[in-house]
Amino acid sequence: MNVTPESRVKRATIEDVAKLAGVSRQTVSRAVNDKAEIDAETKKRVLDAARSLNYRPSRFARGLIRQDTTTLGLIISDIGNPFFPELASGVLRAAQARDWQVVLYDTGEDPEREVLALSTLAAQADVGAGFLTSPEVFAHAERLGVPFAVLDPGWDAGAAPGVGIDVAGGVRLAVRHLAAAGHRRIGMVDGAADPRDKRRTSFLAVARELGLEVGEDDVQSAPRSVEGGAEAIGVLRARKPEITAVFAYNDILAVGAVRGLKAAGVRVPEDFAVVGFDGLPLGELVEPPITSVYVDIRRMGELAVAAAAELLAGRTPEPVVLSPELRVRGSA
Amino acid sequence: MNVTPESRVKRATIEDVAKLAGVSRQTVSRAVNDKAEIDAETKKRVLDAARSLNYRPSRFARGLIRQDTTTLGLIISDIGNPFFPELASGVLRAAQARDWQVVLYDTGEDPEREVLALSTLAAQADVGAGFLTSPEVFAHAERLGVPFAVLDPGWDAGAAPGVGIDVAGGVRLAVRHLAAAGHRRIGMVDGAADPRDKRRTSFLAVARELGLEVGEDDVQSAPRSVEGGAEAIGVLRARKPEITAVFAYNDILAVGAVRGLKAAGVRVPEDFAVVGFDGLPLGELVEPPITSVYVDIRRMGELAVAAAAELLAGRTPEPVVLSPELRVRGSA
DNA sequence: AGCGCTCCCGTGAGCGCTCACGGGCTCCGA
DNA sequence: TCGGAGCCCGTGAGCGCTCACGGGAGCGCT
Repeated sequence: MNVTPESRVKRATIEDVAKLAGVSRQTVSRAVNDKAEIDAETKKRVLDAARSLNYRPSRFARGLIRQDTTTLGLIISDIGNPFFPELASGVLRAAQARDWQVVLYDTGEDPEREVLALSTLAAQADVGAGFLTSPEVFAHAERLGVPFAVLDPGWDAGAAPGVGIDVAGGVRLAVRHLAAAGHRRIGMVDGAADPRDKRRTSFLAVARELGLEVGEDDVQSAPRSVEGGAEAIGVLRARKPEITAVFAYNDILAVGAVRGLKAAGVRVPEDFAVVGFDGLPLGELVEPPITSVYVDIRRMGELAVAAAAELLAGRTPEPVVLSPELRVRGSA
Repeated sequence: MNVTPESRVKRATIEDVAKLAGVSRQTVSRAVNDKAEIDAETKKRVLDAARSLNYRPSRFARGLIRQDTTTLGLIISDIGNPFFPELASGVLRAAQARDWQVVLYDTGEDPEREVLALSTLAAQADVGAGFLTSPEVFAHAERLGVPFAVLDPGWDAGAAPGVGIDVAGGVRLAVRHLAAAGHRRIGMVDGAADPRDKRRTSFLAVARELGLEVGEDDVQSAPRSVEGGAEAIGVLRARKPEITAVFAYNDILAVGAVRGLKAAGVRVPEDFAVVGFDGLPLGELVEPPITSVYVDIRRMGELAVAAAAELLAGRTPEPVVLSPELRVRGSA
């Protein structure tokens, strides 16, 4: 599997240490795990032998016996997007509290890499959690037999365990806010790969529900980056000059949109309003600060670990859906 | 160790599957790892049995035999600081290329938690890399016998393997830039816990080298957060009104300093200049964009993995020191 | 018929460690 | 003198899996 098969110095075993110290395996074990029933002097001799051989007990052999260490595999889309460190922060905290290990997989939103990550995760971790682009990928997790807690699926998770976000509710807050400010033509800067994505479909549904005129061409897709957002807002305004506000898929795109607008000489929020999604701390640092649909992402991470723990215990975790709230800052 | 001892459903073994399918262990193994020498029908029957028992091979038993999977333990200080996701990004990429696993430890700059992380890392990973606050903590790693690549130690790493940053060179770029712009009284917003920290000591040394008047009270310590930076700049200016520019320990603090200045009605860079360190993408998004000492952090992550690979092979990695460059943006 | 081949499948051993034992030694009190 | 209690240490077994074998069944060939 290793692309570059590298030499790997073979490690000393407990037997090697025992031989060098002139004792039995068991005595070495006693010394290393400092248990009782060992003479202080013997212990010292064993420890010295261990050091000189650079001995470290094999985690595999040890794990085989005491099945205590738990490893959680966390799948994220892009660690470059501040959303995910925020999430990881919550996961890490909860994992540490339970004395769990966390192994990280970054898939770059690529379904193939998601499947790959899922496969190695299934082999290396006890349980998984994270973001999967489509129900098909999740099905693969089930096929592998790994317990997996799905996070904020843009798609309809159905009975899949995990923690969700009330996306429709959040989008409603955003669009209502824009409509209340008098905007009648509202567009969207979309960042989803899958057209079935909830943020997109919710936006369309909510806008129509509010009696706004909106169609597919009021939505402009973009890569989830600041540059993507800036470019998308340009394209969208060129196509639909009547638009006076946008709802962005996330805060990164919102920041990009604001930048694009400012660069084009458009004043925000006076001439054009922007609302983001996620409520990242980053949004407060830019000028103007981004009005956004806030979600407690850290808590989402903690809840993910809790759900994973339930799965591990063979239980079905209670479905959790986080309710977003609108944080009105400066951009709308 | 587990704070909350939770029930954990015990997993089916290869024996269970063999019994249910009416075959031997070996045949199950052949089916699961899809190897040759097995009848298609038998394979299907075994796989069905495996599925019905929810069988997944134990990574411990498997790892005991084929010693191929490598796990890297990555120790970072605070995933909430954008610097670390940036680094993790590089590590993850390099690790993925080698088919390594990455387990993540966040220590919050707490020496005790660093030692703790080091201990579990020693037990759970093959090799480590990351940030350690002091040489004393690194000594603990050596005592444990874990190969460890130290990243950008603020302290003098001496012969410790890893990848460093030419901090003094970077600081020189920053202070020279400020001095060239006419600033004669330059302060520092420090974020280091340890007073021996290189960024701090280099600042003092470089400033004096350039003939600037500078003392300990021109340095204001602060927690490494935006708020910390904002507060520190206030304290510093109250104490030393003659200061017209600051060098910040990192970009987060620089952003905070700029915010603090703007809130106080001070114009940046017209009335007061700020230079950061790290050159994070975040710095470009704020107003004005942060002039900063840029370091290729992603590359640092990749080099860390390379160093770890060398250590794993029993070799001594060549010392690497990254050379920063000044990125002049708007704040100075 | 007998040989050799292919196709399947099973058996022992062992990876490195810990757990449950068992056993020798010294010392002390009856 | 001897039993019983520590104290220290070693010996088998086994965790769950894979690797190197070995072997039976079925086939075609001479």
